[in-house]
Amino acid sequence: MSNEKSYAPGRVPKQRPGKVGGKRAANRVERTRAICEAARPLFLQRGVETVTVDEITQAANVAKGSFYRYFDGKQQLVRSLFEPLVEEFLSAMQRCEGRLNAAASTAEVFSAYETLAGELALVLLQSPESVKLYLQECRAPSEGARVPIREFSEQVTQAAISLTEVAHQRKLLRTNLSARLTAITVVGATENLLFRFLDRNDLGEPHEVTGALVGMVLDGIRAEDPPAAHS
Amino acid sequence: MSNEKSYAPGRVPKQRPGKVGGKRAANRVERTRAICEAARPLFLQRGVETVTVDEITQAANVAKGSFYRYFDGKQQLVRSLFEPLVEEFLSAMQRCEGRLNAAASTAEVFSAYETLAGELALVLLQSPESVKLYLQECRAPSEGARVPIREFSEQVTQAAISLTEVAHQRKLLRTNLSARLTAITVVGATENLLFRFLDRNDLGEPHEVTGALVGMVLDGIRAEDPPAAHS
DNA sequence: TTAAAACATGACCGTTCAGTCACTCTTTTA
DNA sequence: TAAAAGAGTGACTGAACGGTCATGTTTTAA
Repeated sequence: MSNEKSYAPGRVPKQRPGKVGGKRAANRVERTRAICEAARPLFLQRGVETVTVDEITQAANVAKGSFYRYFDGKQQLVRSLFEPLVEEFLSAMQRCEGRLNAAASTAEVFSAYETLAGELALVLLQSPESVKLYLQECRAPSEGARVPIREFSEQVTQAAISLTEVAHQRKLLRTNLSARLTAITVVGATENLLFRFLDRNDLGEPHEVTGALVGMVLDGIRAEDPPAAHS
Repeated sequence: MSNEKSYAPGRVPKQRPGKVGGKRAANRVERTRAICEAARPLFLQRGVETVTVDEITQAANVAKGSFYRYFDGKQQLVRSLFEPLVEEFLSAMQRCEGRLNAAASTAEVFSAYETLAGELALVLLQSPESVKLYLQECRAPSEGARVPIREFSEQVTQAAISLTEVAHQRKLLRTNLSARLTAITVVGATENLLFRFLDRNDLGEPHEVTGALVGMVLDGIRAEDPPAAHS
């Protein structure tokens, strides 16, 4: 639950990085942030691969040499850009998995899923543009600057499978599908709903989308108890 | 149900295109095909935007000037590459919509969906690499060479919504969601299942995936009749 | 048969890009 | 405070790219 919103630079000097609160460290954080936040809208509008380093540095009001001081290249920038989102997402998933493993009743299982939904919604609200960028690029080939995004996508799938396996082992799923296929189905539906929602500024009504998501997941796991008793 | 598998060139001469079975026409079809089929594996491996015209022409054993004789540029190549797939997909969807509108019983509605599933499976088996490429690039920004892919994606969504609306108006859906959100959910799940399946050569068992897809759709529309009586 | 159109080729051109570097200024650390 | 490391800059370089074109060949259509 840490409030770390800063982007880590890809390169950090070895000999004199400066004290943690000093001018160098603060400046490094600020420049990294400026570059990352200048790059993101360009990536969203034109795609990661087509945006050049020159464009990014111009948009960030930073010289080209400074970019290469903090990053090896575009791939490392992409990795730094997504690092906070990846951390928050994976930690939320891991917390949910912990709660699921500790759950004694079906109600606690439902509660764990609901808590996860709330935490993921928070992540979405905090960084909708990064989420949009992820959805836009997450099926890219594993070559070039988008490698970190594709890696993140695999982690999303794996984490979803892990969570689904808990429900699967507890016979909570209505479907007779494997946990893997169930997870891939749910992730695909969720990601497409999110993408279409984020892609149209006019299609408001976020509650309708969240309702669709929660309904879909809960609909698939009403095997034993009716979901009446959850906190 | 025509067997047109040929890729149309983007540019066709006005004054002397040659007779339909003549040398020029045949040569034009052949060169267009060579370029398209050389480009596809490159697009799959490295992404549409990063592949250069030089690479494509080298892979196709064609001079650069010849490429620009048949295509304005990469975007037109992409359009020609996907045109057969788009045609087959949309025609199958339209046939299904016609059958749905003519359906007198719920059993006929189910039958229409089943026929569609079979036809789409055939499309997938005929051109799995183009489908994979579509899934890989279908969320690209509407700029550059991938514009036709994004357009196709919107058509897929719209066609799915149209089909879902029929089931929605007939009160065949178990869900209380709008037809739009239902369609986006189903398309997202389907596309992700297909992509993960096509992306891993080892994950065999196509019947498991198809079973997941059919089960998911039919599971969502068992409102009135039990789906016993369908041809 | 013949003139015009289409075709094929790859050298060529202007532009753009990633990455480097010399130079200057700032910060750290001892 | 002084020396060394870090930081900022933008010009520069070499490679690569999209697109064109001059040249020569093949096909069409009359």
